[in-house]
Amino acid sequence: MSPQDVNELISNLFPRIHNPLSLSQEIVERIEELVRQKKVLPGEKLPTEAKLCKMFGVSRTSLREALQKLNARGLLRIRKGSGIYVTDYHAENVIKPLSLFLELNLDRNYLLQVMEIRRIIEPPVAEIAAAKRSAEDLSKLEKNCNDLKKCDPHDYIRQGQIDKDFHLNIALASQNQLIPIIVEPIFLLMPKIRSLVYERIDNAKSSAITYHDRILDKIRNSDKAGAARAMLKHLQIAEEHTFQILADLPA
Amino acid sequence: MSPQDVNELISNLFPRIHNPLSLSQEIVERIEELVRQKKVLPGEKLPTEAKLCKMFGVSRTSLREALQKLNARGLLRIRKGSGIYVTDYHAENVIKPLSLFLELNLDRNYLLQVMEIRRIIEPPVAEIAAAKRSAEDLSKLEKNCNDLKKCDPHDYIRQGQIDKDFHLNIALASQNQLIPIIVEPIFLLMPKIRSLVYERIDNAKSSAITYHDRILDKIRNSDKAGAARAMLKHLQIAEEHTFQILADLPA
DNA sequence: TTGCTAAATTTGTATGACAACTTTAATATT
DNA sequence: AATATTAAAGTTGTCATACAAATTTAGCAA
Repeated sequence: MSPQDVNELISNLFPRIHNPLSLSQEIVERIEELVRQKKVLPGEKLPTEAKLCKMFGVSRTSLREALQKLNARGLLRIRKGSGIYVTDYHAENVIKPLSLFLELNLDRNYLLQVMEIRRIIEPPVAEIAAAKRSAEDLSKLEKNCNDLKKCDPHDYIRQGQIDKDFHLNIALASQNQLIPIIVEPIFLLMPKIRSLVYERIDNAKSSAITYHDRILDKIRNSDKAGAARAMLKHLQIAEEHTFQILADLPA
Repeated sequence: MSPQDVNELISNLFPRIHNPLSLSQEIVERIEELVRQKKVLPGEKLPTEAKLCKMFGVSRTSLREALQKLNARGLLRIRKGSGIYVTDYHAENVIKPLSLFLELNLDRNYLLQVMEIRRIIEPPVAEIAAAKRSAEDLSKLEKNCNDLKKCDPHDYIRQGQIDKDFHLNIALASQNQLIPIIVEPIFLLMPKIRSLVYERIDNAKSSAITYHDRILDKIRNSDKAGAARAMLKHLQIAEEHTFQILADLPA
């Protein structure tokens, strides 16, 4: 039996006591649990750092690192000179990570997957928007369509942004708060791609104008099936444009 | 002219220099930018804390709080005694916040929105799964269906989990990596609700078994339209069950 | 070359101090 | 009495230093 084997045997009998969590991480999880169980509520003020240190029995260093972690994740807000507050957990805290994920992982393969998701989600969302849109939603969409028409034909970046806003406004018009959370990160990458399309494909803008108008018209008339159809067609054409760009682009 | 007016005038001329960002937050954004621009890549080791302190010209306290924030958000991994490493940005970092968001905000209203999203996404996902599923996907689904049949009829929690896994496996079978990211947080809340349904609605389990089998069958036979139809029907029935529960439940 | 040991390196935690900001309490003014 | 103003107290932000705990590196021995 080799010395290594002996060591292994001993370490199996007496498994190492190692606290896998640092103190600060332990505190993070304790406070997070309080938030999850709603034992502390948004707006509520937590005890001061000094008091929390005493309660947890840790130094201010460890406590602060824990608080900063929770702050970074959007669960706490720390106001200098004032105190530590529980925050509402905003949609922002979901949108930012999803955006970052897409931004860091976006390649040809992911782009295909993004387009597939858009094809799945956006037509039925347009359908719901046609059923539930408010007057305010309509006027926002109308303004957006006008903006696109008026936009300087060479300002490709702006065109990409207006395009993005059109689709986001439809998501908002669905009156389902979860839908924007899911699609907004996807739309955030659109301007980058769309402005390339607008720059290099001649009829891209006129196609977008035509279809945006058509979709808006269906939504205005509460034509649910029509809105879904128009959106799907619009996405299919936009995908073709995107493929043309991709073919030209370097690996 | 009152002293206040004078003060105001002066403060307009010489607007206060106030760094709205704390030092640690400033560092967070600097490092985050390096990651976004891929100037540092996953796996790469950053300089040691001591060196970073010198480079940024801040104390170790401020630097560490920044590193801990980035660690909490999943961009860095810090290994005691070893160093600071850039991580690749896992789907986990998206799924966790979305799950927390749903958990904290879930009420009757949100539940309706969750059901609406499922109705939008899952039928076309089943359709794609029918087209793209691997042999391995099929066997996982088959095992899952058997598990549900064999499951102790009174173990409502387990039934809820098996149910969740069935739907998640279909999402995975779509071969689109973004779909599980979106639906997994939604499915994570299912067991809580489903186990109530299984407990209180007599034919809930038999209905689930019937439809899971039917969906699996369509996916096995690559019957795209059939898979989508079966999934939609399944969801509609499950929704009815959920509504019956909701009617009984206290506000 | 391999395995062990010791030293050096590096992150984790604790403490004390002061700065910067906010809140509260006391004071002065009208 | 009500309202500003000011001062004091309270609270978070940052710095410096020290040591603990884990890992890595280098040196030594078989």
